[in-house]
Amino acid sequence: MFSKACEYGIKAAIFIATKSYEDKRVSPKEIAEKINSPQAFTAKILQSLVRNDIVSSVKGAYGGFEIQKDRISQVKLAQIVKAIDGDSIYIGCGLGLEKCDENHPCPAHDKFKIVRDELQNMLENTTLEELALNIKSGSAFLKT
Amino acid sequence: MFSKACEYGIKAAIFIATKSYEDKRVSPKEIAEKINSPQAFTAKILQSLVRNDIVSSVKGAYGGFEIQKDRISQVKLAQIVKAIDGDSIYIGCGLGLEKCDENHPCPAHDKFKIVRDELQNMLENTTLEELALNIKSGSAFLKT
DNA sequence: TATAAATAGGATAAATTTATCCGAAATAAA
DNA sequence: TTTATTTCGGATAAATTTATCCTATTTATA
Ligand code: FES
Ligand code: FES
Repeated sequence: MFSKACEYGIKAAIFIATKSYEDKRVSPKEIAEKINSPQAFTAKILQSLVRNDIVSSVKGAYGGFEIQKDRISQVKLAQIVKAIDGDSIYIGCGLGLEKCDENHPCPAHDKFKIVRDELQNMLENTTLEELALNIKSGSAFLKT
Repeated sequence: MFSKACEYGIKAAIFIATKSYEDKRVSPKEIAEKINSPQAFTAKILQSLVRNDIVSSVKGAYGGFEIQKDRISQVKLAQIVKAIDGDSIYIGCGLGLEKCDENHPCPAHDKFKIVRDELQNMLENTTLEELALNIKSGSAFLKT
């Protein structure tokens, strides 16, 4: 469904959010440990989350990654996916035609559209906040 | 969503079905032209469709790929996807946890599950027949 | 039986994604 | 101001996916 990069990005953002509730910044090292991902690769993905204003970073000693507390409920899963995987999942054709076009549809267009619209809807209506709360409450996990 | 190989496989199967209605066998060359795919790679994918009993092949002169007419309505999109991409799309975790497990869910499990189940449902209830008919009727396309 | 036509399949190459490494730049604290 | 710490970003490598090439095998027909 999503690329590895995107999976790491989502999980990293969720972990950063849980820590930000406690006013703590986190390093790529700690993030990679907690979400079970390769550290250097994760650091790269964090950079693109920063460039896309999904998380913020503070350089230097005592720095790290964080998310402003009042932003956690504003960030949608869709933003993270779009930042990392682009929007092909939304506008691309399920069978690989140049683009998904009602006027020149692939044979599975109507079927795909329903599923894809639901996916898009889900991503746009799911906030980092609710995902992070699932972690904080102990009812969901970021690894294994 | 699907791999390139899977997209090609689905489109190839649809094209073979349309030709099989006219009792015609088709070559990888013709298939690749009609679905706009690399020929040799498409030939490889056709081999796995044959191994998975989705299409049948006839070697030698006047041979080619075909689907028994009465099987076209039996073949589900799900079989093709499973043959080529495996079942990770059905049983895998959307955030990349080892496996999707109600008892050890990722923070997005409940949200993903809804979309994934709908995708699975769609794939299992969509037949090659209806897709091929969309092509025959001219209301859908396999390339550009 | 010989020939031509067609799929099967192994070996290899190109492209993309995933992953690692290392030095540069920034920053807080001593 | 110096030092230690930390993110940034470019270069590179490994792994996977996508794509190509060539030969073997099969089969219908002449
Ligand atoms: S044209 Fe293929 S999904 Fe819309
Ligand atoms: S555990 Fe992640 S989708 Fe089910």
